[in-house]
Amino acid sequence: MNQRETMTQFGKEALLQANISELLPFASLDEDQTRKMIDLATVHRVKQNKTYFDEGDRAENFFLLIDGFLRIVRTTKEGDQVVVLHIAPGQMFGIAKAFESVNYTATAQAASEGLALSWPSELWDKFIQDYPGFQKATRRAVGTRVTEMQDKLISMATHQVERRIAHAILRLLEQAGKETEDGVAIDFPLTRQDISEMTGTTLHSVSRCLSKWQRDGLVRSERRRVVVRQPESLPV
Amino acid sequence: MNQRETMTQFGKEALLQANISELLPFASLDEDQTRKMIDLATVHRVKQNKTYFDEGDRAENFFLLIDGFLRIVRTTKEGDQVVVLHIAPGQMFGIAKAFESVNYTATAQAASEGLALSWPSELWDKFIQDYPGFQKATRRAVGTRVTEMQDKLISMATHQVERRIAHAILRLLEQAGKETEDGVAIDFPLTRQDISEMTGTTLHSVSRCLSKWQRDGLVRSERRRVVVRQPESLPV
DNA sequence: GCTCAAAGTTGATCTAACGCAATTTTGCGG
DNA sequence: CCGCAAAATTGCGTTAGATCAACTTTGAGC
Repeated sequence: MNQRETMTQFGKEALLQANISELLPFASLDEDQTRKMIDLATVHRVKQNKTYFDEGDRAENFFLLIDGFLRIVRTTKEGDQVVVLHIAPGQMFGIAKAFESVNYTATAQAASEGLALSWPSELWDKFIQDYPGFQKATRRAVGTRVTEMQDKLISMATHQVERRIAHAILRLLEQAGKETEDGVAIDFPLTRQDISEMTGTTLHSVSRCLSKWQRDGLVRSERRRVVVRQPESLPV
Repeated sequence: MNQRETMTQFGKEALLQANISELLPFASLDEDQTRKMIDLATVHRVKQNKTYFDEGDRAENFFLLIDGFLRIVRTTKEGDQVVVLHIAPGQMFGIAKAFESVNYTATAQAASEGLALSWPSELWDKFIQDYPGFQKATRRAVGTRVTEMQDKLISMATHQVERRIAHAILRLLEQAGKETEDGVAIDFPLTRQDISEMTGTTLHSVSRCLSKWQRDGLVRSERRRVVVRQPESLPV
């Protein structure tokens, strides 16, 4: 199901050269410590729409996303998918250990082809002890996510579809915005269906909404791609 | 705004006698340790609809609810209230420290008159070091809440009003269900408005829904009170 | 026991957005 | 380069549920 690869010497070097330490969620490690961490890691390359792990899987590892974007998804018995949140490079995910949970409670699905490091869950507590800042970083990550989920909840409870879509897109811009000559683009493939699963609506409503915004010159939307020209003008 | 009282000797004794250690979210403390913890605590008695703390307040303390129920509420600029979750006796709340957060991100409002202990946030890390199980307990608490919020999110995204209300009520039954000769009652005052704020709907819809269920004999609902006779028959 | 505000009910519109359907566009794989 | 499935658009009828409004019930406080 996952395309896991044991790390090669080549991979290690490449990662080190790519200044991976800047991506580590806890700064101030010397070169030795960084190397030690990476030695313990496994590399995962995951193609678009494939998963890093699935809801219910035994939580054997925790992850750090290096490149690409992913969505954390939960599926109902009825088969409806709901995108709970998105993860950007530099963020940890699959941190079931932070919740004393034995299994993953959601699926991590690649929004775009991606690269992640993982470590065995057994190392979690060791990392907290050995690396100053790791604890703080994970706490902050959890906090951010809780807030994010609360915001989403509030948005769903009080706003109507258009504003919910606007909110979702603005959040994606923050996490994955990339300047282009045309405006700020969301830096991974994103379908109308994806957006509908983030906002609890239908792809039809999303399509209508984007069409309208395009008519008004607020966005430029193509197949699997959204570029925002006037973020300020989106309905709050 | 809050009715804080410095702990009196009487209060301490009363709490100890009330087997408070069973309520502490981390078991296996001997009597000495328990006493030491309680010595450091402040008691808060809060009347119905008053708050333990407000969104945005500096997070100076973390809390343990001893008695009563409370709701964690967030308010939008427009003034809409959304109930994010409910807290039952024995649960901690205001645990901003677990999120490396300086301020509380939501308001803790007493659903029924209640009693809580609090400790200065500075003690958080000390507790984690000194009391085995505290760390685990907080992690589990955070995990439970994240799951709970996800469930709510999914419910809001995919179900329609009737099922959302049913879900909300079933969750309250788990947390605050009390057997009566009439069925299982929710053990604190709960208005139609409260339920609508939990489910992102209007008090009118909630009223209509409860009326219907009452006609069908599923519930018994009075002013500020809901008793469920056939939990299994509520729409999933 | 009376008053009044808070809580709840219930009917009558009205509308946002869903569901359905038909059609077009896009770009990957052969 | 073609064929085809995935993605997107758009119109139309329907409806869940919000909104508006009138009214009733409840119980706490004077």
